[in-house]
Amino acid sequence: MAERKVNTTSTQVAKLAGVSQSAVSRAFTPGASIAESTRRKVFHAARKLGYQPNAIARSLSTKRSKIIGIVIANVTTNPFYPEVLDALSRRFQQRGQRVMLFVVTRDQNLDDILPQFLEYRVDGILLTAATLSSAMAHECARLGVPITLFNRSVPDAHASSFCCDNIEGGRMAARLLMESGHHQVAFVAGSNDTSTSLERERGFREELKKHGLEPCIDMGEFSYQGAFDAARRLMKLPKSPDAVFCANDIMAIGVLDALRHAEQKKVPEEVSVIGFDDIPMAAWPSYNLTTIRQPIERMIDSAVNDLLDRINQNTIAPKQELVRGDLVVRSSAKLPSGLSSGYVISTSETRNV
Amino acid sequence: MAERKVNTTSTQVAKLAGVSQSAVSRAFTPGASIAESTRRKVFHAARKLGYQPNAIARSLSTKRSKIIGIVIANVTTNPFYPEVLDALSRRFQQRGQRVMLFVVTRDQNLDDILPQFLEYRVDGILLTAATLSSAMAHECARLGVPITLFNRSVPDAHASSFCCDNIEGGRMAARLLMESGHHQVAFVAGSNDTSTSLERERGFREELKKHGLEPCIDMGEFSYQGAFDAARRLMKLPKSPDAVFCANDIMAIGVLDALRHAEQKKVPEEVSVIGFDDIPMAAWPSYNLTTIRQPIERMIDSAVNDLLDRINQNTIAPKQELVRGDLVVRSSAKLPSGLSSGYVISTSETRNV
DNA sequence: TGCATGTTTGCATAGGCATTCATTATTTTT
DNA sequence: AAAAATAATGAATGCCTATGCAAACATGCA
Repeated sequence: MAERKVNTTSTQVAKLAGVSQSAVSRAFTPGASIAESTRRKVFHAARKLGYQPNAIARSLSTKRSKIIGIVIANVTTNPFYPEVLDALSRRFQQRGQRVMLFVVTRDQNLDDILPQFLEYRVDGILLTAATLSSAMAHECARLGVPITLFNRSVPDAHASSFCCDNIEGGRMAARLLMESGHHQVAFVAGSNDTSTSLERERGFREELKKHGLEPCIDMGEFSYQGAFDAARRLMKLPKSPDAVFCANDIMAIGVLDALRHAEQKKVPEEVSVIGFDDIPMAAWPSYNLTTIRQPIERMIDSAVNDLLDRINQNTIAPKQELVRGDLVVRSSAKLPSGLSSGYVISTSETRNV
Repeated sequence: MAERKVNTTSTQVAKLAGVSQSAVSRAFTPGASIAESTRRKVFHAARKLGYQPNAIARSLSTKRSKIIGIVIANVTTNPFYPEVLDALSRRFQQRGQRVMLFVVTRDQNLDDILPQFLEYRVDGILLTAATLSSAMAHECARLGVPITLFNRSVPDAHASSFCCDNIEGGRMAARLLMESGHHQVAFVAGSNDTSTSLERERGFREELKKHGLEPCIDMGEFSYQGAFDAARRLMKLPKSPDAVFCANDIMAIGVLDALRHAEQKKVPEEVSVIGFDDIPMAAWPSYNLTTIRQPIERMIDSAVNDLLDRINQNTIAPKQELVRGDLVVRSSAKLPSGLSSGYVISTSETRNV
């Protein structure tokens, strides 16, 4: 084991500056009671010695690590999540928090991960596309570490949750398809243990029912390839669908490719396709995907604010928030009369549940 | 500011178990000198109190944080980097290291970021798609914090670097295009301050020169849209190219889309397109991109091993390693006779420079 | 039984910073 | 100019764990 070189300490800076160690500490603490002149002396000495305050020692002393634990899944399979990670990282950075990251698979159990966060005394935990066991939720609550879920509904009153209004999203997709006169519709699900997929399906179903229709369902495993295969199965059905709604964009793209390249179907003339998320790729000319946009920035803002608020004031109760998505009309689904591609039907609003 | 609830400490566990605090510490330290019977007593008491060792205090005491700082850029614009992040995160996790993450933009200056890592006394730093000022490299060397660059060549003897052999990759692309009889070739660059783009261009140029050709160059800014626009400009040239090599896959895909959807060109019949990276999308039926594969897993393995080795033994000198890529032949580029789609020309090997 | 090894154990301290408390310097008030 | 209030300072202590050291204990062997 190599010896780590010794870093300059506040005491050494103090000696050089001719002040006490306390003064050095105060010089680096915004709002501390210290004369401007001594602060300058301290900074001067600090610079000379290449002093970096030791955040580890500070954390031990203040009992705040200024670290947020983030768990993220699907980062390689769904371009939506890199967007989320990017936005999260920036927000926390802006707010003076560091990020400790775990990349997991969708089905990975977090009960081994979260304790590692707890060992490092993270100030809060944000879970993306990952679910929380209620035992862990309790444990974190007991230790006073707030948890916020992003894009998963909450299993427990101990955590906050920020989601897109998936049910309404499903309804919007169904409405569009009904208005443009489809008769045989399908839903490509992600997986049956994921609230996003289940809720989108539910809203979709509900709305179709009003028109006396029932979707046929296939499973796309939240992946391009899974959806590609699902589309091929769907087209082999006796009554093959004239519209497919997918639980997310990456699957919608898989379906589109399957329809065009493996099934020789014209989209949207023969089959309409709708996705969910509005990832950047959805706007690419090859796809031009009609989809439900999740307002990432707004959702992230809310989630980050909530988590930081609860860190700073532990009396704040966790909350569940639903954010409405927007229907982004492009050209992968037949247009109802009166609607043109490029139109965004914005119903964005936020509501508490 | 909310009071953080007090966690159980080793002293409390000690009291309950009827041993000293040292014993508790030893019980949680693999390889420490402690009787199995007392270890059991300790674990029992620890479990009863819900004790989590405090990694912050441990870090302060051992002067090792077990944290690796990772900086990653392009995470939303290039699917290659989510793959890299995923692989990195898993590797470090396996090796018992946590990851502190910063997501940055390509041009963001790291001189504000790295000091934050240093404050937290990270054990090592890994930079992906980001460049390092030589001042910072020195600072880290002074403090004994090893740095490893991934996919950027090293500006300084103080850091290690792990790259794909970009020059050879460029040559491979050129060779393929020459063998299949192209006469007017173009290169879509990423940016002129990035070693990857410059080196790929250089190898491409070198090999073309042997055939008396010179590529015309345009700039795609490492993005889908940038490359889309570049392709349109290229096709407007008096001598429009019959082959385009792109500095990465996401740009190749942008070029493909531009050619097919905006320029009505057949690919590969009228124009061949070659990318670099072999991101998952490259294999999608819509694109079927011929490309140079970067062997991510192998590169990451080497990079992680190197960094951890240098952390554990600070006498090890930083090294620069080049890993050969493989030419993955699909159908976005005309095939030379004797070669069929699906073929992978593997020249993979690693060499030190 | 007695001595030499080897193993366990606890005490005491270090690690770097923040913070309380008591003290001193400075400013404001009258 | 004195009194009162405020600001700035340093000494001492706490945060929690790891570890060097010496003492206590256990084991093997003669």
